[in-house]
Amino acid sequence: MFVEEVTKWYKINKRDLPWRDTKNAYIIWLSEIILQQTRVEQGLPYFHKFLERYKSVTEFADASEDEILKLWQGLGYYSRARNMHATAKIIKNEHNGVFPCNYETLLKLKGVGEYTAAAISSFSANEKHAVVDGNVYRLLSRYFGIETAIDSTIGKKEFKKLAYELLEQAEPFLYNQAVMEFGAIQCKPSSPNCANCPLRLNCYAYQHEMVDKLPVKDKRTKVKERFFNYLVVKDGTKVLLNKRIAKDIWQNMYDFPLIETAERLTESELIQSSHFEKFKKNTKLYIKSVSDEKKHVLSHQIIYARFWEIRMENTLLDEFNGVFWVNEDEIDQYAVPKIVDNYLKKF
DNA sequence: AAGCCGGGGCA
DNA sequence: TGCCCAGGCTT
Repeated sequence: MFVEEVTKWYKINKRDLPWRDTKNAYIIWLSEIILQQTRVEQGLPYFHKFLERYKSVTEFADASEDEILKLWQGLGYYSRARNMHATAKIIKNEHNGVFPCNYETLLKLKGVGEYTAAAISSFSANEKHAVVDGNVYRLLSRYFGIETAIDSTIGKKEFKKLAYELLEQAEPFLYNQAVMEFGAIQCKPSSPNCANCPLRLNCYAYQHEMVDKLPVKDKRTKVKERFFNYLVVKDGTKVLLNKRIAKDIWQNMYDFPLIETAERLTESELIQSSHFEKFKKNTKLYIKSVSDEKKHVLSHQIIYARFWEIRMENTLLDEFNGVFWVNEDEIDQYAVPKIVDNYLKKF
């Protein structure tokens, strides 16, 4: 009943999405990685950009990481781009450039977990593996009235088992697409369209007025505050850039030399701090301007950033590892995080 | 098992 | 504000 209704609804209501009319595992992989934790509308332009730039997994493998990150800029979760590059190289070198369709093989690839392996194998080869993503958790928990937390180990097992049982009676390609689309369009997180839902008579949550209580999630990410002071150092038309090599947010992307403090400092406190003393040692330095504090919210941290525009001669580069000069008109070739991009727009 | 990893849209 | 998005990796 459930499977039939969802599939029937899908055939009538599905969106026309470009990765649905192909069996090409490379194209499906591209779309699936882009869509991890990302709405279709947000990922769509990136999908087109990447597919146009890299027609095959071999072309993807031959690109530089800098170029891939630049193309990925603005989409977030940049480890996806780095992992894709590593995976593309493995497929070029160890799979003769042929993208695998097999679930077990896919699972071994970097950046491909159970969800993505199920998606690629079912969409490209109709393999019988159930997709269990945020849409599926929501739809199943509501329809079947499951109150187990979806972010617990036991919950993940329970939902996976149910998803595989449902798939047993279904056509993998069609049904996997259908459940996710149903969750995304009909059984939305907030204000789902229950009034017009073909499942409402048998939906546990709807019948028990629990739609807004399901699915249950018990971990909430705690947010850490960080205070960034970016030193935008100029010498003529040249600017200092910094490659972020540390194991931190925005790894392998670029920003400016950074003084990070655990607490919010006033401008004068920062100027008097040891960090700043170290930076201006043996140099002539003029602070041209200091920006307002910019607030940048990530899922797990809040960054308060100030941009210090500084003119400087005789910079001590070794005080900041990974720092190098670039011409102003070359900055746009480097992948930068959103907060830096916003600043550069007014540069 | 818990923490980490972006950015945007919505109520 | 808080929550969620076609999740996965590291500790």
